[in-house]
Amino acid sequence: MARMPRAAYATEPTDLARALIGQRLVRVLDDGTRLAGAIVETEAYLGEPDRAAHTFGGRRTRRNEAMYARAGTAYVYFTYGMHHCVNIVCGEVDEPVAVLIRALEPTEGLERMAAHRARARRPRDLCSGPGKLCQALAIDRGLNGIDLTRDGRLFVEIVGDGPIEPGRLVNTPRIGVGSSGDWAHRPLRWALAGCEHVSGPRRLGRPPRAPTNGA
DNA sequence: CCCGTGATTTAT
DNA sequence: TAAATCACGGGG
Repeated sequence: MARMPRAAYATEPTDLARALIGQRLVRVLDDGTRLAGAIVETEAYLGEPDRAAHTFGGRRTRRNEAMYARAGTAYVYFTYGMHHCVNIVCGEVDEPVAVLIRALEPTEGLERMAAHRARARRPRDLCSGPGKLCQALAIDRGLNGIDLTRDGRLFVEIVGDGPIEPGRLVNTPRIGVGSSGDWAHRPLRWALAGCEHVSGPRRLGRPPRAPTNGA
């Protein structure tokens, strides 16, 4: 199974955010257990000019240092005293841009994921949010700064041959960035239309239209 | 709707 | 040093 190469990450965050939808995020645990899911929701963070980004204004701190590394680096941070979120760094070296992975449709190792997430009652509760998917896949700061093109513990596998059709995506403002002025409204989130594994209260877009009889 | 939870950032 | 913030999730 082909792993996503460096060149695929070395692009603009808006392009990577779309290109990642439908690809497979894979986590291999220390005991060899393989956990995986299809990426169904992403957000682009545009770096220095982006008020909602951790690197807004060129801020460079111990926490966000990985965002300044080369494309294909993982940026994992801890927030709200209990949650982790995982991003994939893209763009050029020293251009602190990244894509946040917000939701997966779990495909491998669901039983193990459920053990990591005691409160999840159904498959759609396992990975339908950035904190949930990190808990399900056991992603924490131990993976911050790793190279997703080389590391055996976390990587993206290419599914299919080409990007998903634009018509299957919905594009909305980002979640949870309310106090970022103008940047709060910019449509920098993408999700698979009608997918029940997407985060948030509402299902976005419509499922691919099922044929109904016209009467 | 509100609140836990604690690292990180920002203001004194 | 102290206060505010926080790319969230769970339970009413």
